[in-house]
Amino acid sequence: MTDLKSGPNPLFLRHDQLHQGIELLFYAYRDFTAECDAILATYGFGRAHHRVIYFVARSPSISVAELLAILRITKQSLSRVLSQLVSEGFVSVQKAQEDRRRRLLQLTDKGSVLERRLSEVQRARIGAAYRAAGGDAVEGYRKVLLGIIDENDRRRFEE
Amino acid sequence: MTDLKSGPNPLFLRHDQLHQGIELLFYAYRDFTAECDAILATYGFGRAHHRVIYFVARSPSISVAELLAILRITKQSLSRVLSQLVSEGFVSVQKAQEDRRRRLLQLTDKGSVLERRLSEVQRARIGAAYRAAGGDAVEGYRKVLLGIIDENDRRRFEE
DNA sequence: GATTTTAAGTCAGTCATGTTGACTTATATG
DNA sequence: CATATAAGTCAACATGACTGACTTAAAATC
Repeated sequence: MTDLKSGPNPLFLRHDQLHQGIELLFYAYRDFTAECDAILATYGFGRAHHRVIYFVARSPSISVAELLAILRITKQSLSRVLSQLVSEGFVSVQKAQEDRRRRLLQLTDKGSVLERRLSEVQRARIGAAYRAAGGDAVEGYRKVLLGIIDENDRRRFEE
Repeated sequence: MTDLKSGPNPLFLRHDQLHQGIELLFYAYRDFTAECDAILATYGFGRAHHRVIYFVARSPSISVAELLAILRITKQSLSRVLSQLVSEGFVSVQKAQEDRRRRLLQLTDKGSVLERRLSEVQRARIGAAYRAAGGDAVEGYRKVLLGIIDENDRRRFEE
């Protein structure tokens, strides 16, 4: 039962194959975040600040509710990091014209500088991994991670 | 400058391609851990307990120092969760015969039950993603994540 | 126009998990 | 015997998550 032959595309996945995939995700996430954590610490920020900065950069004028849906945290949790970022001049807020209840978030120039610094580090790491692995591997990486993500959030990656 | 054609294995990686890869990792990690977090909460445990249980299961008789090297946390951080797991009977400790300073960790039967429950959830998720993506994609997933991991830790994945 | 719903913010308290620093104990090694 | 190593401990602190209760302002609905 344990020594089934594993072809190139096995229908039956052995536990140790799956555990390898689990561990790769753990180690990769650990190392992917570590460099930025060190940079953020020099600003008195943490990983939570990075996530806000990152997603505001990707979607300028994102609303608070949209950001909460991405991060899957409570508004009280977001509030602490967001109000820090706003009061220290990394993020600016303006009311939406159509619906003046909504607050739209942008990076300030200062915020953009930090975002670029952080993103350059992460692009360098993932870029090196992409180049070393090759284009087909990148496609596989995308397919598998997309399959891990909750179904409702996969549409974020349709182009 | 922005509309370079992207072949199947582009040497030049556009920022938005890299950002997609970054976001896939973020969402996948977020969703990969969420289910287990909910199970762990019913035991009064958190993600840190899971990591200990997981890696002790993979390497029975792992030492405290080896576990610290994997988790990249301080011994004081590990101490809290590990001593909880030991006092509640999920992990057992015994001195190494050759070097009686080293403490070797094992799962108890109770610990193994929990480990299997958690790993089944994660194997199901990654297994479904693997099957949906196909064998070549899995190979790509592995290659890219391996490239993201710090060089010194890549040897963990040599067989 | 009054009521209800929605978007966001706030206050207060708690918990999990990480950190640093200082120190102890037991054991192995030079 | 002296030193180095593996592990544990005590204390204090930071970060980032949580729940619950409440407020404010604006939009939507009855």
